[in-house]
Amino acid sequence: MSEKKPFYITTPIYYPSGNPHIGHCYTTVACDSIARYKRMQGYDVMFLTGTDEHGLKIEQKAAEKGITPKQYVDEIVEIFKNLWKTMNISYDRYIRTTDDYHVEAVQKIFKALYDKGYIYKGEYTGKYCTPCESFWTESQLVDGKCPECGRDVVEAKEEAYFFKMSPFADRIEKLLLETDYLRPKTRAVELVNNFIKPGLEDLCVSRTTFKWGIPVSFDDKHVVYVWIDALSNYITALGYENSAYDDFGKYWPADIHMVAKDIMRFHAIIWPAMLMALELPLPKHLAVHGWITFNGAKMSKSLGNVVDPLVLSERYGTDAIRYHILREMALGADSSFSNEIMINRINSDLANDLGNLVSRTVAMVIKYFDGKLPEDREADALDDELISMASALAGKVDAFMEETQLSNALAEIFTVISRANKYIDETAPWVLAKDESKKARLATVMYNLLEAIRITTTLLSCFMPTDMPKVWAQTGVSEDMVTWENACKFGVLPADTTVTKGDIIFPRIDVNKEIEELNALIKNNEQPAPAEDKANILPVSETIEFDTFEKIDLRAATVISCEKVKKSNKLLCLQLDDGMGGRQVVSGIAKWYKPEDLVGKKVIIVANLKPVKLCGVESNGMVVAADVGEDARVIFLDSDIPNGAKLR
RNA sequence: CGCGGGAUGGAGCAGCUCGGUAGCUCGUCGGGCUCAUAACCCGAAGGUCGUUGGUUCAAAUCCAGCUCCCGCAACCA
Repeated sequence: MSEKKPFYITTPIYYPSGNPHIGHCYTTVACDSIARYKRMQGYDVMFLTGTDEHGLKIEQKAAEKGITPKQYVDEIVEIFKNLWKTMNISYDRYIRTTDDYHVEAVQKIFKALYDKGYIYKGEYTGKYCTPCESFWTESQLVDGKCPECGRDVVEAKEEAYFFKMSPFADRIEKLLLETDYLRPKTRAVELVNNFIKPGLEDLCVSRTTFKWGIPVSFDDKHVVYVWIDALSNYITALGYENSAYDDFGKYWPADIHMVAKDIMRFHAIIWPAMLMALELPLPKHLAVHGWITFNGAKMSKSLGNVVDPLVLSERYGTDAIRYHILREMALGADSSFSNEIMINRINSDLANDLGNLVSRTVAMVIKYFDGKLPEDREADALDDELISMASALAGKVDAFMEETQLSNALAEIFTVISRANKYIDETAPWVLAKDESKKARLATVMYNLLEAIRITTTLLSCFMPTDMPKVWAQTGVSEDMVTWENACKFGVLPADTTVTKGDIIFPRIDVNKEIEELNALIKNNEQPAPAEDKANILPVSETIEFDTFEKIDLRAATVISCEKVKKSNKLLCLQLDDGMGGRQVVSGIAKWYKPEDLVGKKVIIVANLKPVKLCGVESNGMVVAADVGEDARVIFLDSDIPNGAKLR
């Protein structure tokens, strides 16, 4: 039995700078379903998930709360693990990048790459803000100054380690364009055009500007930066370069890395490059899925539309949520989440079709046969289609699962469930029941229904592991019947099988009532937001002399006209009457303001800023705005202030 | 002219590779059934398949231009 074929699937390791949301939930549930499916097929599955716990952001978040980074991540990791427990996630291993064995292995990997000559010590040149101890690229600077604190930056060189990517460019291009590594493949061209064709730049893989990370073993000024630390989790968790586990030979290369599209690039380019440098086999597939959007908009805390999977699961049941997100999200595409879509989906598929099918079948077996089928049978041509569809189902599902198309696999299963409901209508058991001589025929119909339910729920149990056993308890399916082999064939239940009345498995949801309640919940969630902002108020910058302030020339100006800067989705180009002949200013506020919102308004401008070109458009000064969380709000002046008036 | 994807009945999608009665889910309307969770089954309405032109006996499908969306890259002075 030790001949079982290995199957290795991973989620990304999540960054615990905040609580998990439904996006994390989707990736993990999708991997869990595949893992369960492969286990059912007899594979020896390793399903890995975890958390990526280092980095500046964690260090800062912890400092804000006045605790150590480790304490901070410990808390959030508990929340992640709790969610996975609620969602019934069957991960085999959970890696934390703060685990000793991972730290040790990353140091060895870094050293190995260094020894091979793929990592070299170089200089990172950029603008440096001394008080913030941060490097910024030219483009990150605001007004030529530090974007964090607004103070002057200096041209600085910082020693750093770099990873040579260019030797692998050709092989990566081939991997993306000529193999089925990337799923869906539609994004391959985009990656190649944007990153490989312009020339792969060497990657900065160490930092000296923060401490919360894995020290470079041979140069302890440096901390390993995210790439090597995080990506290598997929191999260190198997025991690569460490003694905590001994599974590398067995499970590597991975069968599937599943990621959301925002981190596709790292897994499509950097990770293969690292593996090539280490001379390790490449993973077989990178499955990229889209984002779950809320009523069409990207989820964000500031929009107050973050959907808490725990709340949903509590209200509707873990499996209903799992089903909804898996069914709704097609590989690669974004999927729009709304309470209404979710509730309708649950009602129509789970309550009306599946739940009701189980319920009516069980009720009839009890009503007509006291719960136990007699063994006599009488087949009819009416049975053929249902039986052939149910028998062929596993094969069809398998084809989709092989392509990581979970939503199609689910759709396929539900065509059989739907066919079974139709079968009841065609055979009209309630008519058969009135005729004593039709008992054998009636028993056959019931048996066929129970078999169709057994096959569909066996396959569904990979996606809905919590509720399917409840169906089996009612329909006389014992746990040992729930195997892949049995899912492939019709006629597994004993002829005299017994059913048991049970609770309704997927109750119908009252759409209007629930939507009202959910909307109320979301409103409540918006309340704490301002309080949170208070905690995020930036510290007051360094004290300056009055004459330093005097150097900043603030003026009032009226917006004459305004248009979007072409080829940019963040920039607006404003024509201003500044009382001095007018000027053009470009401002990065297109996300929050439409051009027509601004025309005629009086704003504050920084009048003596050095002109620059943004996206090829000249900007003479800047519009003063306030940061509100992630958003920006322009400061408007009363209209009686003349244009050109100097402010102080 | 940075790169890529898309536009199909009220909504969300499939079909396009290899041209030939436009299909699915939800919703709406009508009917049927009564075993069941106001559920299930059948039927109907509703689309000149973004726009213009081309190739063809024939175009949602192939080609070109245009418009609008979305993503990636760039961009928040």
